Amino acid sequence: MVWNGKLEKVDDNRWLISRDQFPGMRTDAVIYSNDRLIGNVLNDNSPQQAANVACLPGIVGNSMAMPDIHWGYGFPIGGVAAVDAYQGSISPGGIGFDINCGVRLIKTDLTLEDIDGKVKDLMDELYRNIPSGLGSKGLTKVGQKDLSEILDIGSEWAVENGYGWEKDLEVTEEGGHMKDADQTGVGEKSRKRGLPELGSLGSGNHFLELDVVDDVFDERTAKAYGLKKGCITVTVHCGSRGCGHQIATDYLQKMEHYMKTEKVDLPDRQLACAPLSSRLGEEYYRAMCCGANYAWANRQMITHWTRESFEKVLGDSAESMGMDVVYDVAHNIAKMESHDVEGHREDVLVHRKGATRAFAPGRSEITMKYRDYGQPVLIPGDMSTGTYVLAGRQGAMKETFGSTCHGAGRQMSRKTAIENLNIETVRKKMADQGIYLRAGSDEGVLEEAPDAYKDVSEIIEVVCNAGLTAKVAKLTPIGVVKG
DNA sequence: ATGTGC
Repeated sequence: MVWNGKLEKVDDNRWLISRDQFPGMRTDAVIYSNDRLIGNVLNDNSPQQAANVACLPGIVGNSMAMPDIHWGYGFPIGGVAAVDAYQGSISPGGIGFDINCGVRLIKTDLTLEDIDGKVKDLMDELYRNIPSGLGSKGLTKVGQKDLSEILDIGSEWAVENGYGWEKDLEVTEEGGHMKDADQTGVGEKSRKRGLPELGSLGSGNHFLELDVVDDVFDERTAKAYGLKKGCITVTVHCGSRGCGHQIATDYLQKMEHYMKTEKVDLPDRQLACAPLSSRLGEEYYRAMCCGANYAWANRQMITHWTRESFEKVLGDSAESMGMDVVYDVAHNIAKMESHDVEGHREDVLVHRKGATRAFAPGRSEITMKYRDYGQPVLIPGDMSTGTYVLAGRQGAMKETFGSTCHGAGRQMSRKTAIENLNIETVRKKMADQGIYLRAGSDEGVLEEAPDAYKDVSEIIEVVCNAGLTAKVAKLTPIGVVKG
């Protein structure tokens, strides 16, 4: 479906859907995009979803969408919406099915020369040690008691149990532990699905990527983040697996029912929400925090196995190879934060669905060693183009509740990609670019083919030109593990 | 995204 409403161009990076266009809009919707990308946006009618979000009870500031916007459940993917922490509503559709889907970057002090002739071994070892694919199960079995701790304290459980280093926690958003977690609202089914899957990558757009730091745009910040031109890095993209998916499913159902009984009038039932002050709203928020904690424990375990894989293939210790975590970001989550709204400080819940926190220098949430440089922001592109490292900027604090984009953004549906793209062509493109690909299925590769995505560089230009973030480094892939 | 389904 194509958007046929009114979209006003504000400037080279911003487009506006005015609140007077649809009844029920409480505020304007702003889409960050440029002349080239906006054509894609109009194709899937996702502007309508950005307009619908402006109807959310208690919304503060604009409904916003990042340049990687595309059609999602209720909210667009790439959507940002803040609601009043006391009067506002929380919506599972504004967070996404994969609660705390996110990206982690691990650096090394190794260069291409150090792994010469061993890239294939390294990728094969990573593929063996980190289960991936649909329905993949973790190699370590954890019990109900462990799961309870994981839902409560996230990454801290992983580090306490030997998966990684204490200092990994400082460079994970929230320290890898959402303090508001309460698992009384996490259903039996979520626990049952989560138990065997812990420590696995999953499928879809989830991946593990071996990269080389190819470009450094900001030497000073790159140095603070531990990144040097020519160094090898590992990027991990995954989430909360069936555990978070089930939490989202359970509460969407409960909230759809709530909307009917309370007669809440919204333009799309997929916008189902509940007041933060209601029992249901609070229960979902606290259960969502548990899903987020699960995802952080998951990425922390994968970090541990990544280090072990390097140790085995290269015969050196992870410490001496300098395998520190650079940062870990969540891009499907809602967070309680305080922001300046029309000149005064306000407590808000910021929904980021396919959007990344991008706090500017100085914010207390940023770990001390990065505070003067801005929060690291990790933006993966498609499997052939690699990952950008950005830093949060003041524009994000002023306009987007400290948020930016999360990736390249699809330009083709999964179905369209499978039907129209050719597996041999995709594999050849990867090989020609010198990228070793280990994937579980041809269908998975087709769904995630480079042509199914927008050009991530173009997305990055928009968020940087708009002043939300600044470029720090570009990582180019040499190996990819796909689910 | 997902034991791809009310």
